Amino acid sequence: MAERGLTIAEFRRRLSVWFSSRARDLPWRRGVDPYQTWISEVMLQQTRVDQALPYFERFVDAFPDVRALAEAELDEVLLNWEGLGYYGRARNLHLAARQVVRDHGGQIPGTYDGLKQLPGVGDYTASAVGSLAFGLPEAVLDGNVIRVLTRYDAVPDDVGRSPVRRQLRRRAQALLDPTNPGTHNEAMMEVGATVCTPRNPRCAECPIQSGCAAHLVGSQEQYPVKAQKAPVPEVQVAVAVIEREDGRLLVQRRPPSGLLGGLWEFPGGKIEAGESPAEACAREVREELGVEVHPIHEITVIRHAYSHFRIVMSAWSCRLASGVPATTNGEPCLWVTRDQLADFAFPRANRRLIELITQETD
DNA sequence: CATTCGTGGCA
DNA sequence: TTGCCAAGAAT
Repeated sequence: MAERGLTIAEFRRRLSVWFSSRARDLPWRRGVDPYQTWISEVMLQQTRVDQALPYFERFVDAFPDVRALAEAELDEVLLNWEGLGYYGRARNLHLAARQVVRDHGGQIPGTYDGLKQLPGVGDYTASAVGSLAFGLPEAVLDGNVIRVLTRYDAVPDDVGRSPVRRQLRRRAQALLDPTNPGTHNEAMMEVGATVCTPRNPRCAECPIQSGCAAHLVGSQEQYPVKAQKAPVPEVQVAVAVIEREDGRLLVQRRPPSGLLGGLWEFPGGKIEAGESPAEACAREVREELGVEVHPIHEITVIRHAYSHFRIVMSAWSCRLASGVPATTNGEPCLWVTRDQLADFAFPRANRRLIELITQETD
């Protein structure tokens, strides 16, 4: 492809000069620790820097190296991940850490293929960790780079399509500065995150503006082209806050995979058609724990959006009528004090409910 | 190739 | 209030 505006050498140079003065001071950039690079890249999957920042500090403090992470309990890892979302990332980090200790003597693999074999490490993360921590000449292709390149080349095709992704990856690889792949990759993502933003891009501050095909005709906000997503359905949910005579509350652990896998929660579930929230509450507790409860009063209603659906959660204060709760799915359930609720990883919607019931006298 | 998997910020 | 979307991976 013949280059417009900027030669590849000029592209690399302008990007490099810009990044040398505009790079944000981020904690995982202060040293070159493959472990920290790995943790940060996993945290940054589908997650903004501002949101990941406090989690990174806390996580590497709690688990300073691969061995510490490998020796930790999953519950402890999830507790440190609580609120960050996509909890499969935390489960995979934990699995991968044990794999690294068992199969690689505690050393993070320094090759693209070695990295990709770790659970939770895909094309992007293998390229990112490989280039940043080990200097491998692998171009990253994340949402930032896709946005920068589709604007730079005015790519009219749907970036969700595999052939388009492959072409973009080749383009990124051709532009990659082989003398400093890690810094080049970071610079590309930094441009996307701070200048070439989805809305209101700061083209006047862009180091590669003079080569940008979209900016030439003012169409930068039309890229990247994406197929529109289906609207998210809304689900009505009822949960039971069951309080025992001694004040302890009943919580259970979710199955180890799937939505919010491994997190703890108050029992409950979907409200079926024609069913009241209180009825659903009692039925779910009966099905999940084999006991009868009396819903006393509705504590609150919490609306919450997940990635592909949203819920309206009706929370009910309940009394145990009879029986000893035991889960029917083999996962543990526990009577815990209100203070102990801080020691278990809960989904966001549950945590908001906990904030309510622990600050009031109920 | 399409779907599943969180959360918070922003217009 | 709603929709969009952000340093993707697994299935």
